[in-house]
Amino acid sequence: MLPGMGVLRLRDDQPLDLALSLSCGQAFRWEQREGWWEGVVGASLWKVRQEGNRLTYSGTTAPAVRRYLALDEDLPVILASIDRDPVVHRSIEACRGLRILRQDPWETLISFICATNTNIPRIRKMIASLARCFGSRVTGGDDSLYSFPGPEDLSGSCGDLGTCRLGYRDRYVAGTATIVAEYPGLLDRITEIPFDQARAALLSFPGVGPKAADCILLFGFHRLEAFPVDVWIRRIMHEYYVPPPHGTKGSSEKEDRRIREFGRAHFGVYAGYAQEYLFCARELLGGEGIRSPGPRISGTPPARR
DNA sequence: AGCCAGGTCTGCG
DNA sequence: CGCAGACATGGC
Repeated sequence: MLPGMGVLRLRDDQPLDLALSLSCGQAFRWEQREGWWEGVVGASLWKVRQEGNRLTYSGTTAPAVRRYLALDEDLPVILASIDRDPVVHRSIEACRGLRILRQDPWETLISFICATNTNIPRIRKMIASLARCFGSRVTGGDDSLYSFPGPEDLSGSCGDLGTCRLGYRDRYVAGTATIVAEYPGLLDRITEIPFDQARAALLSFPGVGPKAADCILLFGFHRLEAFPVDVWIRRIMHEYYVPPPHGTKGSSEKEDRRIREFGRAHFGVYAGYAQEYLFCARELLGGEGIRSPGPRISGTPPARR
């Protein structure tokens, strides 16, 4: 065994799907390389791999892994709690072991500002670009790895976010970073206040709307009652839970609030887990109006002019 | 090529 | 309020 490497035994009654948890779109900095999942957490490079109920890691400690992966949380109890209809039931069967991570609030805040109106592959690139341009070199990896930059590193005056190709989101990132840099402890306070107040506080940041706020609450503050409504969840909910209003486009903020409140009422205090299982099973659930990626057409490369 | 993406903000009526 | 457009960029 290499130095700095540890092994952690998962309890048989506490399932984990490491790969799914790291790749489902709640975190953007994990990559699978040579059988290991590698990601920068805080100031160091973590490597993690799962073989059955055996978790091997380096660059961190067992308590830190347990905390990050929320292994202290009773997943079967949570899944039993949200298992209230056949649709979410299918999602649970497909994605069992998916856990909501405990990620850094600041990094999650910026990540989901970047996550608006784009796709997951590009979000990953934007976050990687921010780290490369403004982060610090990370211990334990090669010199291409960087920690996520702090608020001061991204605040307005330190500018030149333009090189990170964030599009119009760059001013939101800079604006939010400036506020957080100016009020140290602001995010810490958000962890302590009631859900609705925390949500309102997040909504006051530039670039954070209802959907981003709920993602940040769920993934960054581990507020499991948050129910983010994005384009996929809207489709799924309209398909299976709340019929879209007649005649309209069905994608207004009012409609999203309706869906969010339904989700919270229908799934209960762990609505966020239900949301994430539905999101991760979105292709499986694809029905009317849900465009699935579909099978790749192979063997007929497009004509090269 | 063109539609769409883990939406938000702004400026109207 | 509530709604329509704009918005930078790139994945597919």
